[in-house]
Amino acid sequence: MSGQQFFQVLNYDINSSARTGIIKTANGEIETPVFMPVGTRGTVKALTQEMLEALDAKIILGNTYHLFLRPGYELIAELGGLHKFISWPRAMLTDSGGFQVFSLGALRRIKEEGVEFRSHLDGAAKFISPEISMRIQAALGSDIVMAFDECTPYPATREEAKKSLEMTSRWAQRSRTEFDQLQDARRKTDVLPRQNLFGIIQGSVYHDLRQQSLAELLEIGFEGYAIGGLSVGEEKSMMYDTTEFIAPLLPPDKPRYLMGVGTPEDLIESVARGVDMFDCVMPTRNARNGQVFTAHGKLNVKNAKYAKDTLPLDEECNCSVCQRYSRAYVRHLYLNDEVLASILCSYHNLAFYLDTMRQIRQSIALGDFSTFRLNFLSKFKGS
RNA sequence: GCAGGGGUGGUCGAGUGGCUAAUGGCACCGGGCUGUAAACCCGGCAGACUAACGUCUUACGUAGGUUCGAAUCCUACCCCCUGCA
Repeated sequence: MSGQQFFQVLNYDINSSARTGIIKTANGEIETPVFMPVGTRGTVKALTQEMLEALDAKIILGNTYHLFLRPGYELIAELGGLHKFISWPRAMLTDSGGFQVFSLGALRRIKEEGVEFRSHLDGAAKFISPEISMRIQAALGSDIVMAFDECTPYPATREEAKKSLEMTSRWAQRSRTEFDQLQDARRKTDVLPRQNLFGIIQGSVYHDLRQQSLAELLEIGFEGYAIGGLSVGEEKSMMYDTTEFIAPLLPPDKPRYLMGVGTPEDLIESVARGVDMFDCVMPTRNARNGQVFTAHGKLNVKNAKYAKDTLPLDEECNCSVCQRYSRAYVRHLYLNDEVLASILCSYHNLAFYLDTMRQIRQSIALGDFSTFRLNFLSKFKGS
């Protein structure tokens, strides 16, 4: 283990559980709270790595399941790992495939040993276990590795949620064991940088089950802790409630990651509840579908009312897209299925998300996060 | 000029006596998207009235006709395409 701390808290907010911090990885430092753009298949859809650097993204995601199917982790390892393969010199986090256990529904079968998937690409049978997920993620060489979990569907009865969380705990232990062995092997090479393993808390919306899940993960010990199984269809109030309950119970000296969240409001509300890290497909997926985020709320740039609108996507945004292009032009691009439409909106939406996170960090550091929170939300919703 | 074929809603194109305000595609309009099976999915799309079930009006080149009933059958006319002169 290298001498420097993986994570360090820098500032605490007085009025909430919000805090700023810094994560140090072999591929750069990450200021938290952070939003991590999702690049499932080794690309943040519609954007180049140059654009992500221009946006000042410090860490992006990749997905074990997708890269396992194509191009295969042996190939990526042979080409020098995921960073080198996609030419991304900054940090990367890889999801374990646990979300696909949830999202692929009928295409998978869950067993204690692991999960049998039928590839959504060609129907071929594939198997992922905690051990296999760890091996794949070691081959990919991501800076943050996620334990293999079962993202519990919603709704789940107490019994279902308990059974699911307990399997996730057993899988977490197996992930830890396999991960540690792989790290020993990496250390001997003296070339491959150290990776970090995060455990994932499940337990659906049941407080005591969340607590049980956390306790079992703490017993194992991880470099960071993620809250999984939220934003999967439950009421927003339940998501906030669950986060509010469990986040403050996580170790204060480890990063807290709320998986798959969320809307701009979700980010702020969850930061206030103590979360340090987020990822979500929303800014990029919605961008490709014509929805952009602005300081005054969501806007569907495909709407007819923007046909002659010469304003930028967001009047208050300083991103290079908003400095140059009009809503009318972007709308025209969408109506003609031009790829540039997706590029411009994806760029802007990530600029909006990353800028919002910068403002969050700054306001926490300056001690006026509560004011920022109120102002942002009233403006964002008041449109 | 003769012989065939054809004219359907923004568009392309089904339908060939009642179940047709008219399948479907596209276009257009709107909504949704939260660890990406997603540049995707859902809904609307003649007009008027109604909170709504719904009611009424106008519609399948034009004008007539047959029929209880026509986009569908008949007659005339207009226009388009193909072949032959």
